[in-house]
Amino acid sequence: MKKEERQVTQITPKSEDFSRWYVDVIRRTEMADYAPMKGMMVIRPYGYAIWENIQRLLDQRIKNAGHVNAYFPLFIPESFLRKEMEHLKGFAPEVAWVTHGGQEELEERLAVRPTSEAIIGAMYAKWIQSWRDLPVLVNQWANVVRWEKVTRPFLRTTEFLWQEGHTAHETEEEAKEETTRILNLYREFVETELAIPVIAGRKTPREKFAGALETYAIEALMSDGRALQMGTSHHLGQHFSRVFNIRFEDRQQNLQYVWQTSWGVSTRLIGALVMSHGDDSGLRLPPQVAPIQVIIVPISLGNWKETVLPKARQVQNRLEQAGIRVKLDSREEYTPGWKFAEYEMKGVPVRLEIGPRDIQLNQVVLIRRDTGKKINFSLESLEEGVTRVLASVQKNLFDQALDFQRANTHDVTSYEEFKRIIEERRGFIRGWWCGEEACEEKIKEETAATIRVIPLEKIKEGEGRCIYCQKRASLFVYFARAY
RNA sequence: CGGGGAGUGGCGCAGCCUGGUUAGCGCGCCUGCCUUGGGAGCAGGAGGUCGUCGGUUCAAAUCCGAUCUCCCCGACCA
Repeated sequence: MKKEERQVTQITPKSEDFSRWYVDVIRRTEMADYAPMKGMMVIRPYGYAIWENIQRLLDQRIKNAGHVNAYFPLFIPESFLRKEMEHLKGFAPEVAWVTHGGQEELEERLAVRPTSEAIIGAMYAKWIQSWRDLPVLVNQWANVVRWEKVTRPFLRTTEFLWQEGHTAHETEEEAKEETTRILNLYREFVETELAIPVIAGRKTPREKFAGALETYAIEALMSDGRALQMGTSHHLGQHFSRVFNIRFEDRQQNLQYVWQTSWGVSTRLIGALVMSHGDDSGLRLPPQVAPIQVIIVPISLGNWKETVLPKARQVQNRLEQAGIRVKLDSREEYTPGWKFAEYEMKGVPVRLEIGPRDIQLNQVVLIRRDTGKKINFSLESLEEGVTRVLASVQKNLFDQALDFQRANTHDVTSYEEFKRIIEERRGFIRGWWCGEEACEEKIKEETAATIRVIPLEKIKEGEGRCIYCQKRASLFVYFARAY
């Protein structure tokens, strides 16, 4: 039975092989496909529609926070990247270079942007002269290229889509505030719209962005127990303003370097949606970002085209009027059962079935993707009812993911315990850390786990003993094996 | 980049070890009939220079070499 089912869905069960399950889901649902070049993928319409929803919702939040969008060039002169050495060192191994224009060799190679701090810094130097020009709060939606050695659809591809915010401020305080403001914006966005609970915190120096003073991140736990970085927010200090000479005259007529931040989230979020919420039947999309929120499947019996179909169209219209993304699948060449399975795989949050029986009873049958629960639903209160269920699915997906995260977060005091849990259960492991990079490094070597974040919220007061070296430690941190 | 595995119609695979008629199977696809409340059934049909390039051979999906791509495990990253 199980074998048959697999043959039908053609999705490897999650428990059998998580990686295959992940790729199967992405390909069967037509979110993405491999391109013929190494590490590259095509985001297909269904996947891109999710991205468009993410873009729309996040863009609104970014704008509400006072930012404006702009677009900077894809190419960055090598000399620009070389200005900030730490930045260059961090990205050099994965930069793609343009060396020729047509047949002509270029005098200076151009980097295909791995990120845009350098080119944006160069431009800000021209635009900023006075404290009155500050703050500069700019965001761009773009593609970037990083020549990664190991790739995975959505999680790590050679080219990916993202937004990158780049701000410049008068004071360090202000820049710091911006960094945490964006971190919170990201957290709220991911938890609200993607229904994925995250841990917000600071990165250790080892894990921080190349060129940043401090990096903050939100981390989520995927359903296989591995962590995924969902977004980052960097306090850049004056590293870039000093090398790009971004100066302004302050209120006391002193020449000062600006304080900067940068921050981004990428199409990786789509991978996170799959891995956080998906099950053996495929995707389970949060209604907020689902391309189709409600699928209507007419039950094709007898003279259904005269009876059922018009009713289904009415339902469709009413839901559209109510601002719900609804689709009616009236194709004759597929049976209702086939459609049920298909839209379950695609993660559509709510399915409405309408058949002759329902018309008699002035109802529809509503099935939730998150629970599989079936309810008969009066047509009287269709819009309010569906809206309520969509909200409930959104909340339930978050609650389920939060339960999972909590059930898979373990506090440890000894390294033995740490190793045992990372082997047997994975998940987040919390423990004291002395702050020494050596301990962090050793733990990584021996267990493949890294410090994901030093959480913003104090979890434990006082001090403890570093789980590795047993020295006094004041940092209570999150470890995990990460993607 | 190191170690391992794989590439055969759209998808999943068999065949390869031991070279030899016309390269099979399931799903999908097309046509017709019939069906339709959880991936229907029957009949007929289309579709493959076996990842690519080269070599060995009378003969290569099969043996050898190179190369590209994917997957898994490690070192680097959103």
